Amino acid sequence: MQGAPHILIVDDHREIRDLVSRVLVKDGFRVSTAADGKAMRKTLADSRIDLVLLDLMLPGEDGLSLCRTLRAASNIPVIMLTAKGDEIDRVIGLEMGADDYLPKPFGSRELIARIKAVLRRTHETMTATRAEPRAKRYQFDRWGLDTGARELIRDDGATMPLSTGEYDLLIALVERPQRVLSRDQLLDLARGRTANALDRSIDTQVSRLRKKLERDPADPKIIKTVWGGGYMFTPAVTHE
Amino acid sequence: MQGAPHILIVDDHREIRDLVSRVLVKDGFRVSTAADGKAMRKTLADSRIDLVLLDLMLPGEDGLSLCRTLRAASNIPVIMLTAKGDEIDRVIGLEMGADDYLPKPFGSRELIARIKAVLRRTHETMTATRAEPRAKRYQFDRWGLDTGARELIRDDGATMPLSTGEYDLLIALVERPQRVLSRDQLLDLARGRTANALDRSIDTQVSRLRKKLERDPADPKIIKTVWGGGYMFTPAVTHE
DNA sequence: TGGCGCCTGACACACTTTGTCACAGAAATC
DNA sequence: GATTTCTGTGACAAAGTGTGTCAGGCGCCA
Repeated sequence: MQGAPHILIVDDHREIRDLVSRVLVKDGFRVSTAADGKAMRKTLADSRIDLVLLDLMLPGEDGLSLCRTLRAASNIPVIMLTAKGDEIDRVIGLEMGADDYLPKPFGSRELIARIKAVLRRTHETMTATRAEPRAKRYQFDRWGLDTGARELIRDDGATMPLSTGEYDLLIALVERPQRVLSRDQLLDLARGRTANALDRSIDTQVSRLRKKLERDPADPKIIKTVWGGGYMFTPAVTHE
Repeated sequence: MQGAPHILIVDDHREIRDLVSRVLVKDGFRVSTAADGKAMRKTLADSRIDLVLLDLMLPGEDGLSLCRTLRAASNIPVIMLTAKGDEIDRVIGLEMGADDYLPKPFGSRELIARIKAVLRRTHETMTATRAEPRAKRYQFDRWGLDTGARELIRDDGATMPLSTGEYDLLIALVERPQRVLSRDQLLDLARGRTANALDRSIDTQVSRLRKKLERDPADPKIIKTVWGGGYMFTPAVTHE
């Protein structure tokens, strides 16, 4: 994990989202919020989330089933929040795959302690496993990208050396083609950090990447600029 | 065993993990923790653990069955911890393969004495009998690695001599392909010690290994550098 | 259409991280 | 105990990354 851990709060009450958000931000975490399962999935797809705080009671899909599907698809740690008086037992939450369980109302100190404990626990073991679940191959334009070998290969067989930063940025783009990604999102996805006011590092990295990928870097076809919005990876990507 | 012994504490109570952890760290041990069987297995896969402190009562899989499976797969020594009032007898724990048995509450002096005794005991027998449970053969790129003979053989039949340090580092890498390993992890896995601030020994050793493994050491394909992250062993490894 | 302000591309430069070599102390071997 | 081999440290070179600057492009408004 680079930079501050990124926490996603999933709760249908705005007041709770704002309150918890303030507490976590004050403690140095990066925070995103979602009001329901749909928003949660969107944020998970668009950011590099380190931990999910999930309310048990949600309108539509409830927290338990969300937790289960989340667990099936990834191994992002989950802390379950439940309203006081819920009949649910800690055990049920943990059986659904939650890493911890916290009954409302809870103090901010306790919340933060639990988050740090879960992060510490999963970090020790996850650094390695999550990094590359399994090697994948992507194809786009005249390029092939091998995540196992960390290599970019042109269709004539020549390998194009990529620096770590260029590689990480390219992965972030290739995994989200035909979508506008803001500089914030790219920084989060590729570097795991947030931008400060005058951050131009993504621009520089895009420029370097274009110089290696594009036939004519002055007229980019692969990574297009969305004026005022960010960048978009335009080619069709065939996966695996 | 090189460096300070690395102890893994497996207990579902955070307070106990933290308390025991502090005691052991203060006595010079290196410590990792896990809250359940799943976390335990991951840590065992990612670190070189010398001894496991295992709570008998765990949610999900209980300590006894964990101990049994642990024993089936490796010969890492285990000390069982049981809550006061447990009906279980020392004998049962030992029958499951534990090396010692310690009822809660226990004093820190007693805990440390037992750990040292078990380590001393198993160290003697392990060095005497066999270091490796069984010989394995790995294949990657154009190389074959025989852990029985501690030999690296190129596909044209020539053997490449490796020093002990190079061999240990290579094993650590080969057993975790396509995963980014930090210098800390590699130092732990290959040398059994932790890094101090300006430790560059892994870099040097990687450089030496590349000079022997890579076709072109200046453009490494097998051991790749992850800038700001560590190293990654990229080739597909066929085991045995 | 021209002017203005903001956004982006490109590049140089400072700074951090990594590669490599020489060397000295440690360890192994004889 | 002497010699050889191995390993970690320091030093310097090389590579990677982010910031600042300047030039040019884009949208907006008159």
